[in-house]
Amino acid sequence: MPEGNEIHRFAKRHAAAFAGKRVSVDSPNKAFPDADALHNRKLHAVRAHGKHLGYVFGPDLILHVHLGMYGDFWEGKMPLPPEKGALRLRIWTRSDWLELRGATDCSIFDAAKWQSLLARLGPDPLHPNSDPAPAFELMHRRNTPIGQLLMDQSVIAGIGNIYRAELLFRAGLHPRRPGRHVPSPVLQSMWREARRLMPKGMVDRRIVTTEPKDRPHPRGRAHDDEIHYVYRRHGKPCFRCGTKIEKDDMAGRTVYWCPSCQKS
DNA sequence: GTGGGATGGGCAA
DNA sequence: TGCCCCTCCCACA
Repeated sequence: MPEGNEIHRFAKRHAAAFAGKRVSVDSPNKAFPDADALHNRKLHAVRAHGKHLGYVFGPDLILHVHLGMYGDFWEGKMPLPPEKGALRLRIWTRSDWLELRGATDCSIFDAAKWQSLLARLGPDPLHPNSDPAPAFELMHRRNTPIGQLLMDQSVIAGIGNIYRAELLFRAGLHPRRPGRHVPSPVLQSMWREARRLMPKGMVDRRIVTTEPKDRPHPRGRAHDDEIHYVYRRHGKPCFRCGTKIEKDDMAGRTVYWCPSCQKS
């Protein structure tokens, strides 16, 4: 489900509902055996970096959640809804509840493990004070295709397959252009675009990356084919030039681009 | 109803 | 590079 923007949204919402409160925690499907260690403890804060979440119950008691491909949260007001599906984790207070299913990781980190996670992640465009220089430097040194570098969480944290495709389209960059052949101003403008687009990207729990002016029906719920310029639009005409969007495998993930708008 | 693919990443080899 | 994790959605029948 998530790219970095949704992770940050979850962090804010979950902090608003649960931070500063003593919470109940359980794991109905027993897939998170350490639920007992958190039960009846106070949640102090919720942190997000890239696609990682940290629920801070204590210095060495941080619940790390990575949603991966399938993971998802649901939230609501009490009472708890009936148990449904593979329910990995529930957190609740007298007023709010939270459910987690399908996550790649849901485990307790101590301070050292959380720090070493942060140390191997690149700068996160969604952190207002993050410094992109190390990411630019890495990209500028490498022959690796820019499409692969954007997905590398140790280079830049939080961008997934959708934003990769859409940021490259907006930058006019072919995904296979080597990192070292991307001019600095283009890297900088991609970083700026990521900071601008990602926070406003969620509409009806979907990532939307097109500008309203490019969507034929701006007032209604956008049709699936209107919410991205290139992502999952292979074989369809580019909104800008009409050329058919292409797709290909890049290091195990599908990348999409307009062969005429995006130059290698 | 069914089957393939998907916004991710760790790990073995 | 390919497999696993293990869930949801959509195209297609």
